[in-house]
Amino acid sequence: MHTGHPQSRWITRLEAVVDLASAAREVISRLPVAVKNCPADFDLVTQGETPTHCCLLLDGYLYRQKQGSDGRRQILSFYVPGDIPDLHSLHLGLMDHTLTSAGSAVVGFIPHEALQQAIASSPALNRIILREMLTDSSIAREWILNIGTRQALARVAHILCEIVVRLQVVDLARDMAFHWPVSQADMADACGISTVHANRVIQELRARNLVEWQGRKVTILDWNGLVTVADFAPGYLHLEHAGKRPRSV
Amino acid sequence: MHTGHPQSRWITRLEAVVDLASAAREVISRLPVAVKNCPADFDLVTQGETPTHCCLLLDGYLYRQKQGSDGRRQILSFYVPGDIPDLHSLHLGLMDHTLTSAGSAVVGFIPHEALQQAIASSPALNRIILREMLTDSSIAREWILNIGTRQALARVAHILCEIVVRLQVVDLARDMAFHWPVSQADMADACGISTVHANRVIQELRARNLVEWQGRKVTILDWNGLVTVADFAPGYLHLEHAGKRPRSV
DNA sequence: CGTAACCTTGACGTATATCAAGGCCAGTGG
DNA sequence: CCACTGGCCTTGATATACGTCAAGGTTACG
Repeated sequence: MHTGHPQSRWITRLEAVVDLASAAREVISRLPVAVKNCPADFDLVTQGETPTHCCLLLDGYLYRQKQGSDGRRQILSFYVPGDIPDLHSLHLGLMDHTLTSAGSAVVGFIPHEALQQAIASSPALNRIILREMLTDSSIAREWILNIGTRQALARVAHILCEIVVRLQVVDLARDMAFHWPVSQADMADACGISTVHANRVIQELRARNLVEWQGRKVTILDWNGLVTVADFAPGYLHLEHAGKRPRSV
Repeated sequence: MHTGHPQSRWITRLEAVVDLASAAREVISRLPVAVKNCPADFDLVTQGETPTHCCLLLDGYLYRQKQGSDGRRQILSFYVPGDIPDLHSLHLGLMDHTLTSAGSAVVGFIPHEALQQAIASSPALNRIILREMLTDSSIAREWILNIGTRQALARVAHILCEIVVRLQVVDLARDMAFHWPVSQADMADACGISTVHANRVIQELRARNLVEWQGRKVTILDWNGLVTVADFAPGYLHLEHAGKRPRSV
């Protein structure tokens, strides 16, 4: 699946978001990264733990989840290759949620210590990491808006829009098609709706010729239509630096 | 309303959350703070702006809000005295949401430049600020769980629990009573429910003798009962350092 | 070829939205 | 001091998006 230098995916992503000084690129590529293959539905970090490393996602998808005491699960965000979903563990000891793989994934583990040192030695890297953490929290805010104000159809559409744009940054959604090993039940938990309703909503998206969704492959058939249904505005992703935008179909 | 050194409120709060080195306390108390009174419903920072200062809330409440294109408003979080809701503006230029006062408030403006310098000169302050930003994003994640998985009654109860705990950190909720200038319509927009339903839910909380809510004053009558209804677990607030916990009634 | 995970469908129930009206209170102007 | 006003809360009637239950169908995989 993923070949070559493990941090190259992260660098690709960063170059789309920030002006990556070659010095910072140096520092990043010298980080020790232990690559590991994860099976599907594997918990990389669990709520209540105190991690000692960060996870750089190299291939596949991860998601954050959190459960209330009644057992209902909420998915809090998805991650695409190039993301480091648990940067916050550098500063907040206890994990307040669980990080899980959606489908099988390839993850690079970077020890906190090494990352801390790299950050201390490179103000540019420090700024980059801050931006990454803050963008993550901006995405969480949009997720609140999504669940709090939009109907189920728009919620599902919105998540699809977000994923496509984020995948395009790392060039994983050519022709608006992408691998998506996330079940309808997972989508339901991400949107705060029931599995049955998620299914009906997805069928509606298909019926409107907005998306094709077969097995684990999703294709956006009508980007503008989907954006309209989703009420999607990509500003919250803070990609302004790159100017990379999804291509219309 | 608020008297004395403007940053003393922040220091009070920080002492409840981190082990505040006296050096950091020094740095903080030397920050230039321009104090300003805000009327109710005043937008301190608006979506799309590029702020040049941060807002230290000294008295009253602020909240973040964001609107979809259909005009439906979502409140993303509330802030209590001692909070700095827009620390992220130090690193993300464009505001992706609006910051508004709930009731009249007293705010101290700190120029980005001064704050950046202080952070650069004090690694302790740097860690503190990071913790503050990351706690904010942990709160956002719990907000997602709240809206995504819980029924309206629990949603409202949960927000009340969170506010009480956060107020107690700065000693503003003695005897489980606090000033709460947030209308039922605002609560509705915070919970992702309609105003009418918010009203009915609040009446239900009253009927169960969990809270008293008259005008702009809220009193928790049965903390344990409210926590149960809300499915509230304060870990996500990351107050572990203080050991400050709400007193039961 | 069997089994389990996942998707799909229908019938029915309910939490919550919407609409519309009325009530209460605080502040304002005469 | 009283009528007036606007904001907020309250209430009832009705509508609907979505949940739940239960069963059957499909697909992937060993």
